[in-house]
Amino acid sequence: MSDLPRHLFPKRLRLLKGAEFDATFAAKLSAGDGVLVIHARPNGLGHPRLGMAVSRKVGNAVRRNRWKRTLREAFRLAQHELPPLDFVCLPRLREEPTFAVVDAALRGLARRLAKKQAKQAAQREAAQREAAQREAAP
RNA sequence: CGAGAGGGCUGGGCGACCGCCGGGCGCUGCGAAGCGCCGGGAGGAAAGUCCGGGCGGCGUAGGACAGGGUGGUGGGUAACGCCCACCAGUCGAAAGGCUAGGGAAAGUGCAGCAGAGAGUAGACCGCCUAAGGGAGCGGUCAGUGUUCAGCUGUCAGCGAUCAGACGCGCAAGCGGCAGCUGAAGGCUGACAGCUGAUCGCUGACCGCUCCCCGGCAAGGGUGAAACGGUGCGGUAAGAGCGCACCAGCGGGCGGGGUGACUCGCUCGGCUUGGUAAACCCCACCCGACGCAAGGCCAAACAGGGGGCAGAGCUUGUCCGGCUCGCUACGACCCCCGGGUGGGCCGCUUGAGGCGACGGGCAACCGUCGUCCUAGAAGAAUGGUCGCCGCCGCCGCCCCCCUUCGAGAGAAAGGGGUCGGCGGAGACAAAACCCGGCUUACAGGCCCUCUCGGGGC
RNA sequence: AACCCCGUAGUGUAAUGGUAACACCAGGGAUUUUGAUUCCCUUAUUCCAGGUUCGAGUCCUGGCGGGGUUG
Repeated sequence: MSDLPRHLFPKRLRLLKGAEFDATFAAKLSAGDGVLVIHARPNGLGHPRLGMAVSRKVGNAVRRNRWKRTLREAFRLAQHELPPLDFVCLPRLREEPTFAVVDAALRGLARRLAKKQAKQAAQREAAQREAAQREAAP
């Protein structure tokens, strides 16, 4: 019982600085569906982190807060099943979010991002190996 | 019961588990931090940022101008463009609502179209013809002329009569009128005069019609708006032209009110339009900047170029005041480049909430008691559920009332309890803090008042 | 936080307080054998709600929406 993972959500699971957001966007790793767009970036910390960017186009302050809380709650409960990436989530819908929809979207997109990231890493590794060989050849 | 008016309150509740923010205590740890327990954690508008303040520092905060704001009176307030009471105007049958509600006889400006005329205006239709001028018609009078009639006179002519001369006869008388003369009368004609009529002309007067020049502003018509209303007098027609009353304006006196204002009396010239959310004038108010204010600590870096003896201090201009600098490695300003973009304080006890008593019509104020009630910073209140509450429908049972019935009971309606199903749950979230305003808002509750209908 | 600007036909712009104008586009019609050109016609809740005024796109107040500036 005591070894069951707990679903705490302290500050270290959050993206808090502008630089961290910029880096995530710059990683060019993203996926989206009708609900969310998620940008991601491997962080090497062994756990995922969450960042959010909720535009004023989504709605007024109440609706924007609701989106952020729903996203945080979905992330908190799913944190142990997510790959160790930094996520920046952007809502796409203008309606009030429901937990079930957001939770499904987050998990689905995270799975796709994990695959994509592995592929990207493999390609980069292959390119590096090729370059190393080319350098070693002459 | 229906229709309406004014005002106040509320903005789902309880619980479980998993989380979030910050506070206190405890434990682990060198520390960073972590964990546990306890209690706290969005609004009436937190919103828009439209006003007003507090607070903060400012090389002192002074003046004039500019600029901005406000605008009935009195009060409330830290202050206000807010609130209360009152006044005035206006809308409503009423309860009540609304009003940027100072000044238009300080000046300037504006008013399309229509209309005659749009501001010390104007004359289209219309009314008048008194004064002046002209034309026409009619009447009267005077003068004059034409024509006609009558009368009178003169002249001429005509014929009859008579007489004379003449002839006969003694005479009385007779004859005879061819010619001559005369007479009165007649007729005809001409002329003159008078009278009357007629038709003209001229003049005067009177009346009527028209025109010119004028007079008028009552009526029609235009307009959003046309220089008071009614009546009598007055006049050529009219008109504040005069008078009476009314409305309005201004002055004076008196009563009431702190005052805006109001009531009464009296006098005056008889009337002075609208617009200042047009410029403007008057009165009053405003130092500008804002918690990224402002202060402390820590970390990092790299300077270069230009302007200039001045530069800055409180936006604009001027004066005054102050500070720094004044032959410069230089104050200050501008441009390019570099670094950091961390922490703490400010930061929540306040024009504070609640209750009682007292003052005040009220807004509000005073005294006493009591309470502490969010402080985030990629920015905290969420998630999953359970129960209750709200609304609608259906079912069971019970009660009330009306009708029918002798009664049992039946039918329609209303209410309650229980159960089931379904539905609604708004607007909108602190960012230094208050007082207001404005705007958004599902549902629910309460109080007061007005009008209408019915019953007792 | 402190401010500034804008909102007019589908689009881009005009309009001393007095009939909402111009260009392009679109639609319809005429001309032409057809097409192009040309000509004519049609198209407005002046962002919304109040107010001032005889009269408001214009002036005032309050909202809504969009854009921008400084730190």
